[in-house]
Amino acid sequence: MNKFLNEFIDRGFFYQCTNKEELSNILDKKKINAYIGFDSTAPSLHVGSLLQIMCLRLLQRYRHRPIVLLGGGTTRIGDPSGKEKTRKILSEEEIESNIKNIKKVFNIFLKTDNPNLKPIFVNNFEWLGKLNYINFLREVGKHFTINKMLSFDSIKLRLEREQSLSYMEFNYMILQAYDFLELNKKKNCLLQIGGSDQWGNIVNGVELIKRHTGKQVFGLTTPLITLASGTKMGKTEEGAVWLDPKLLSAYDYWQFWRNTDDNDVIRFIKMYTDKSIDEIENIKNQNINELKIILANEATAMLHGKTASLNAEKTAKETFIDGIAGKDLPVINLKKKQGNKISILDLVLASKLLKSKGEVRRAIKNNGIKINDTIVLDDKLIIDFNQYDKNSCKLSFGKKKHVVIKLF
RNA sequence: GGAGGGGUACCAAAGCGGUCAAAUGGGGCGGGCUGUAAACCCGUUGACUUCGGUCUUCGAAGGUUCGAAUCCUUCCCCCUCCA
Repeated sequence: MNKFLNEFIDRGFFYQCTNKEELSNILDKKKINAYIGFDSTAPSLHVGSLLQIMCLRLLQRYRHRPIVLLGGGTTRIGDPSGKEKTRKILSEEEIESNIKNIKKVFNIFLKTDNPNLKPIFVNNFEWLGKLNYINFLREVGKHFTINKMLSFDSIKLRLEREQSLSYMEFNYMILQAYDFLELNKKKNCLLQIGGSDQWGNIVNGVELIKRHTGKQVFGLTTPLITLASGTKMGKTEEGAVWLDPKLLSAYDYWQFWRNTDDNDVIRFIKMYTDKSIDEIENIKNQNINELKIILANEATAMLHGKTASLNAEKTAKETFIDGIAGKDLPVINLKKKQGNKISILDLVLASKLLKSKGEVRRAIKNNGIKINDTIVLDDKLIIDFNQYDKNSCKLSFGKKKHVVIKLF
């Protein structure tokens, strides 16, 4: 088995492959170009896409070249895979701005000095935007039978539930198959990787290329990552775990990893850090909390940088072990006038820890609000300068959410 | 096109004239236990409140009534069966 594929499997990235033996042979013989397409419906990717990014990173480490397709064309259509409803269609400006922002993430994860390994960014709007409908039907459409298309899960499920599926969405898989064909022709791309929900779309591409050009290309999918608790990766109480410092701070990102379920830790270290499989074997019996910190440090350093990761760790230690306010905690600035003689209700609201006075009252009733680590018992409490030390105080909701209030 | 069934809070699902801001379960949040874990136990889960209440909510819009999630009318959407 090819070394890259081997590690791909060992790290838990592998789910399905169109022709594993042959792919392994090719990867042994030469360096290839491989692509993954990413949705551009949001201004940033979240950890749900991180596995795919790690695939490209691994690929690059084995000196294959990653192609990142940011679907300006297909995002305009919307993939029906795994979706119950037609998703809302974004404006062109939104999509372009999303693409621009998402690129930054790849430039972090796939950074390299070797010009031959730099990620190739492509936007499928380049070719999809120019398609001639008649030519497209004649050249590409003829290779697809409706019979078969109807049998794909993405389509079948929608129809079975009698949920409407527009003709536009119905065409999605053809467009994605066509993307692969274009990338094969233009960039000599031999492999498409994607989540397991992309299997149908990927296989279509492989077959289209076979029929159209006679060439053999490959598809490889990754498993859907669920947490030990059964929920989908990427969402927390607070919403998506974004891969963008503007949307989620390094500290919060660190905390996300630090709070990993015991049963997921080793699996995630394999998937989301650069530690070698051997190294992981050696450390895997360490104290579970140490491992969580390793995971958090590695993952955070990879995205936010070493310094940010160390700061996050330090703040976490100060906050959870020493019980003081670490400097990476979110800071809320209040005017002196505003922060003095403010009711606890308003103060918590100003901190954005909770959204309504009713919630704050309930939290207080449940001993969930602390000011400088002292439980607030009375929801009529008025905060004045005495509560501040050097014009700042720590406000907490629950054990994990802390904010520093600063007066100026 | 015809005949039935249904749309209730984040989700599932009860309620079918007042005692309904709406049972119950799941999820979420908080507390306890712990290890910033899991499991378990407890509390909480529309907004505002001077804690007396007030306001908005049961597919949409109207209507009946002192009073509607509950009854009537129209409309929209979904499901099952027949054509």
